Amino acid sequence: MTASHDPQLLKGVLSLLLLHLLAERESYGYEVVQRLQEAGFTDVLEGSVYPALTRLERDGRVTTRLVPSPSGPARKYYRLTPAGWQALRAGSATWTRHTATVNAVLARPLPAAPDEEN
Amino acid sequence: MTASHDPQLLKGVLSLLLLHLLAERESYGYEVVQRLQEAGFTDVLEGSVYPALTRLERDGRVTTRLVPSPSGPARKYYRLTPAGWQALRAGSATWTRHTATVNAVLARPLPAAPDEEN
DNA sequence: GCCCAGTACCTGCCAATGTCAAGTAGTGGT
DNA sequence: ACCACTACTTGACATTGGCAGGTACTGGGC
Repeated sequence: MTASHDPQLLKGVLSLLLLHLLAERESYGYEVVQRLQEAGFTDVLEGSVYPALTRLERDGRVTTRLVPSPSGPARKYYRLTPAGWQALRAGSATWTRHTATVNAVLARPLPAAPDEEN
Repeated sequence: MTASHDPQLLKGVLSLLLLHLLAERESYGYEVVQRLQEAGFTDVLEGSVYPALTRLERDGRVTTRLVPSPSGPARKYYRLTPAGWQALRAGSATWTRHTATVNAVLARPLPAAPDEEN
């Protein structure tokens, strides 16, 4: 069971995850994808990450610099701006509130399901 | 700062919430919207809920029946099918895994932010 | 010398789904 | 008559993730 993630659940969280990873340390797109996969987001692909990074840059949450690579094309390193740090804090808070609200609903008791002993 | 929910965070969770609410008891769209708002999803509007309910019906997770209302047009009551109960269980499990994975990343230590005492 | 694999980035088209706004209708009060 | 509340529906729109493909640089095998 690869515990495949519902793609929709990633929405809105991906940028938050990227902010956290880049807050841990400056990184480049290709590496960020690998770090996400190691973290358990096994099906996150480049086609989702690069546009998301571009959006973060467009919104002033990260800055970039190019660094030549010893094993391929130049790497574009992303680093948080102060606005990025703030967005990370705000996003984390929103995420915490949101999950708490959802969990509160999901924790409510249910009547017995119709006997479909799964 | 109405602490408004990032709209994107609702994606993929709304249908799960609807399944839970309808598992608690049969309900109709207008009432479901109110129940969601009471639960803390203050900015969930009819325009999001009705299409979501329609999708659930299309996917065979709920069935509907019309009941005349004493105070307006007929109400369309939604009730979970066995497939709906199963989707609720599966969705809850996916949600739990997903939040755990996200939280594991967000819990990782960060270096100090550049001194921008906000 | 050539091709291929790995590294690294970008982009376009598509699908899913929430938001906003508006419309249709039934009921009852003034 | 008009208006407010109940109740459902729909359409245009924006965001964002998935997928597929394309560009380009490095180094190794043949």
